Amino acid sequence: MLKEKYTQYSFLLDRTARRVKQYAQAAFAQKDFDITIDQWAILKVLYNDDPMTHKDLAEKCGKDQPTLTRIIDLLIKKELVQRVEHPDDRRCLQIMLSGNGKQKVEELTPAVAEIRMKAWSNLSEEDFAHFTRILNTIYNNLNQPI
Amino acid sequence: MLKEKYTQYSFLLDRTARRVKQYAQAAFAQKDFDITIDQWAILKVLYNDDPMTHKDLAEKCGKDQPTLTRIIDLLIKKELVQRVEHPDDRRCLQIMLSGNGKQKVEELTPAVAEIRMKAWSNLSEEDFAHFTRILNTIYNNLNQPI
DNA sequence: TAGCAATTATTAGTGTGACAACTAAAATAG
DNA sequence: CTATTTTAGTTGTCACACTAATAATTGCTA
Repeated sequence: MLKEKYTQYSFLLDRTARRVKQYAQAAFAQKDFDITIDQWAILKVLYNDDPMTHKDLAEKCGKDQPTLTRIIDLLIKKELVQRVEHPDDRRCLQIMLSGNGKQKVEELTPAVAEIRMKAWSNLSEEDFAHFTRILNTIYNNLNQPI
Repeated sequence: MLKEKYTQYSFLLDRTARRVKQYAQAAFAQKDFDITIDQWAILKVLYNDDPMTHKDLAEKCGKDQPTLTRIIDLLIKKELVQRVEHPDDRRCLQIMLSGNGKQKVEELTPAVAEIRMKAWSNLSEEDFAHFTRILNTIYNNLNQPI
């Protein structure tokens, strides 16, 4: 491979990831969802698998633990989730959706899907398959110590 | 297209972009480059096209202006770039590399290329072409007001 | 030419990301 | 059963992203 050519991907990747996030965030703001993209991602995971410990939730969401702690703090302020003690291990805290939280996920899910789909105009099923495969390969290539 | 399936890409995209950045940052730290990935990106652009105004530099780097202002502040502290006044427009400030900055770019370029290549193990030239095309398509799809 | 609009850069505020250091509790070794 | 190590979570610090608001300057227009 010619090196120079291949060092540009990181710019495109970063730029596109930010654009996707920013587009969705702007749509959330316009529709008064009163929640950020990252907060949404966490609610969505909890909706499917609830309760979960901080550690498991962080792993599932692909965030580190300090970041997760802070996002959960914000979600608690908004009364969308609760922290409850783990029955067997007093180090652990489990997170679960509140009634409000469940309702929020159910209300917003269709609109979020609509927003997310916008990215895939002019692209095919095959493109989607390529894209996810390549992203996962890159992730795994770098998912080791230097 | 089936919507549910296609709403997952944003998670993978975000996760991979963060991993790429974090991998490169860890490599920078290990080699004592004393600079962040985003700071590097700006130095690299300036090396090819120097001087540039804040506005043009922000656009070229895909960053917004407040972010750029702060990164430039940090680069000035490290004495890698300088701000100079625009000859014709006193609103504008132009940024140019210092001697140190130029030297830094020349020293680090090969090592950075090496680090960036790691992501492409197990992938082909064709994958690269797909990947950049799809990223650009997504970017353009979302590069309009909601 | 005086007044208003557009442009360039900065500052403030909030949210997120990475890393290091810390506390508390549990697991394990001796 | 005590002492050490490991694990779960939090806090602190710095860097970056996005929005809104602001200051300074320029350009336009009446």
